[in-house]
Amino acid sequence: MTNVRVRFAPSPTGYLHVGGARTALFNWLYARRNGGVFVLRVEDTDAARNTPEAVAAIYSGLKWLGLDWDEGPDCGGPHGPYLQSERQHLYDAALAKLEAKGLTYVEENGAVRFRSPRETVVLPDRICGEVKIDRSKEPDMTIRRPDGSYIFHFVNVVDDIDMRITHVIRGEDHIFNTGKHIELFRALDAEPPEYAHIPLILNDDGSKMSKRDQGAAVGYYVDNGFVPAAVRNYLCLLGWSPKDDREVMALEEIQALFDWEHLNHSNARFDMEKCRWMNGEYVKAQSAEEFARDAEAWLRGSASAVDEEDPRHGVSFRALVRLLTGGEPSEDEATEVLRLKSASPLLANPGSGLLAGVLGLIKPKVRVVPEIAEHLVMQFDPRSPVAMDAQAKVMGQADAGSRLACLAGHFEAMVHWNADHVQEGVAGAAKELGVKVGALMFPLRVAVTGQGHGVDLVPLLALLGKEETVQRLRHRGPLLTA
RNA sequence: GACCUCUUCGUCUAGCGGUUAGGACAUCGCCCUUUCACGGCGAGUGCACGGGUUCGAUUCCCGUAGAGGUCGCCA
Repeated sequence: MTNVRVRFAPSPTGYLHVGGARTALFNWLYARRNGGVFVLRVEDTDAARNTPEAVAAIYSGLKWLGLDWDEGPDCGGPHGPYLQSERQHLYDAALAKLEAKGLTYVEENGAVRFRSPRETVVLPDRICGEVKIDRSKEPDMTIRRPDGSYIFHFVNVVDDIDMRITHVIRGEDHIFNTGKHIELFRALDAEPPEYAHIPLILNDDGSKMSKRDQGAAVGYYVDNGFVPAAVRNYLCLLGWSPKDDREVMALEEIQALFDWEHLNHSNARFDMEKCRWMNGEYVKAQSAEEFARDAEAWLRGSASAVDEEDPRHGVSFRALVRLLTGGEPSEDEATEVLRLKSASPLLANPGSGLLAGVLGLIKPKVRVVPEIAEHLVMQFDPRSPVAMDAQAKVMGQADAGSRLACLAGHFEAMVHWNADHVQEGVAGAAKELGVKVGALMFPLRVAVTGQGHGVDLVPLLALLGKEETVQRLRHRGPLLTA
């Protein structure tokens, strides 16, 4: 197979669908695997929907996923232009060729139709096998509208011929169109390319993924701070398999194995839980700096998206983000910032390294960046309420009140404050009380954070500082055991 | 409705005539642990159904059912 040339040919609808993204990914993988060329062609024949923003969404989505193209509207190439809206002359020429052969006729209103041979088209599909498409009873397809604009089937084929496309890898929803397309290839004296119709990606309930569904657009993953390589990796696993137990795979590994044999034949449901798990695997592999960069970007963007209904965007959260990132608070946030500062010695004088410290603590706990919001509010807003179940558990313990008071006393007596000193304080209290250190940890956690779960406790206390820790203990301890 | 494709745990998948049907996500349990996690170990749940072919079918063939797709002067 020499000179493999594949293409991704989206129409600009304003967003990049994950199904489309996976189609692009598979085309890209096939090209890269075979030393071929990956062409991006924008099918913007529908003038109403064709906006620069919609085209930009395609570029940014593909780039975010790490896909690059060798020929395309932005970078040009030997078979351009790559915007269908600029290729009218080529379509006119191709139409003239069909007209010359007597293969077209004009409707009363001016629409042009292609005279179908009305035969059964045999499609040798690399994935579906030999598919027979009976075209004998189908009406002639329209190839040009009365206003002179051309129909998808026609421009698609003319472009594939002109751009020397050798393999068409596209969604299975196109399989019937291929009958029409092969007719056109033949009418234009061109050899049809090889076809591979890949199964579709469905929602978790088996329905078709549409724009409205969460996660249907690549933008969703961008906005929610997903790691591009993780989403890409997960997408590869939908309809493709290395045929062994590998799942977390480098792109190079996937590329090296990418061939028809490894492609599935059945539709796959998108499992957001597993996608998030996959993202978590990539987060674990990230450096603290990489994670902090993604997290901070998300925090800044998220704090701008005011939505009081969503606790992630409530005013407390936004104020907290302003404090930590140094962003400019709005009026209501500024008030909240003052409240936070008066409630928290730590936040009253946040050090420059506080955000990095906070994110370092949270990183091991999250699979996807937005999960940091919950941790942020729960652990770093001293006013956050005590979780009922955690409180019940603490109250069930004997002497919880005096133990917490004892802990506070030992902490207060510390001259210096770091993780080792926190350990020392807890150990001292444990010794005095005659209990194991482990018996103190849970009540301590609940008293300080109000939660039964959260980030690693000792480093958290070290980060919070002595004053904040003691204040929370003194304040919340009695409430817990009253 | 017609036509096309598909059918292994809830989900993604391995399996290409003989396997205790493997892995992953999710769920549950245990262990590890100074807390929370991570991690480790383990459990449960699956070959859609009915016929063939065969010494033997998850695997091959034919039906049935189910799911998805397509039937545009959208792409």
